[in-house]
Amino acid sequence: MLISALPVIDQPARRVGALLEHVNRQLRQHSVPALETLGVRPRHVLALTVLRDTGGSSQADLAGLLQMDRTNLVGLLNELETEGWVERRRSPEDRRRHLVELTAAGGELLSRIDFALAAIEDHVLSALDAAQREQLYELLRQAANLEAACTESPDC
Amino acid sequence: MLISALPVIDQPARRVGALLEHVNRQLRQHSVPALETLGVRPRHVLALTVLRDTGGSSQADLAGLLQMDRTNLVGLLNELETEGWVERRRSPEDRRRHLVELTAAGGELLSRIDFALAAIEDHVLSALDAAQREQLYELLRQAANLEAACTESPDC
DNA sequence: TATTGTTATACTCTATAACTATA
DNA sequence: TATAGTTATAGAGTATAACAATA
Repeated sequence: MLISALPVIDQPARRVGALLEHVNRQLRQHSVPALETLGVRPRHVLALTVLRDTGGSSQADLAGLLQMDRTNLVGLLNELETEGWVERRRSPEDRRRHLVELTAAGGELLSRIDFALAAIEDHVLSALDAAQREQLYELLRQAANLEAACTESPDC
Repeated sequence: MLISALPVIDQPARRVGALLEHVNRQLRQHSVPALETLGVRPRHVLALTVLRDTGGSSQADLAGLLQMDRTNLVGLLNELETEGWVERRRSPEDRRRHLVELTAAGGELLSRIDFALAAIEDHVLSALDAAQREQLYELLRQAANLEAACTESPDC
């Protein structure tokens, strides 16, 4: 299986990295000001979304899902907790752990965020029709591979 | 055309923003160490690539294409110029402008970068087959809309 | 001894204001 | 007056080391 790992010289694979970065940046530039009016930054949105999808998580697990350092998550959660959007409480089973959960107010905020971001995506991705956007979503979801943790090799 | 701009409540559009961020971050985490062995960071790669594709550009135009502030481009170009990968020279027509061009050494470096990044994409996007990757590339290219500048409204 | 949350700290990336030289 | 390049600087995001509490 060595050959499949070698790039084909005649027809080089077209890298998606630069494009991914470009579209992501464009989306961010439009989203940040809109999110600012709601009192949040992109990182907050990701954290709230994961907490809704998982129904609550420890800080270490949450940091893993967000792909961010657990030390930086502390301040982020402080901000969310101050605003009353999340709650921290000690785990009864393991008193080292903080169980973080979305509050009702946090859920309502997230709905407003979803609404605002959907409108922005509609604008930024206007070059794609509905079917293409659905296709893009499916490809990215499959590529992200969120369910299956990379267990094959240690450096994954 | 107002209706098409409204989100459908019953079947909410599935946002690609979070997925885009996730895959982009995963790609970055693998790329940065590989690029470090070649002496560059992601920003350098984007700049070198644009300079190759455009055949040279002024700093202001380059900043626009890279979607970065022109003030931050100065230091980036200083690094690239010190290593001999790009050249700056005054424009004869407009002596305010610096024409930036890729050198032969810069082109060779970019080839090595392309090779390394292709291998990394091959690994990170292993959940997608060749046809799907091609599809993803085309969708992102269309979404990026690099050729057509957004001229409809002033806030684009 | 290892893990969870925490603090302090440094380093990178990004954004803003002000300067110069040219137009 | 406006634009291109530059500098200085402040803010946000990120990564590392060390500590207390708990397992």
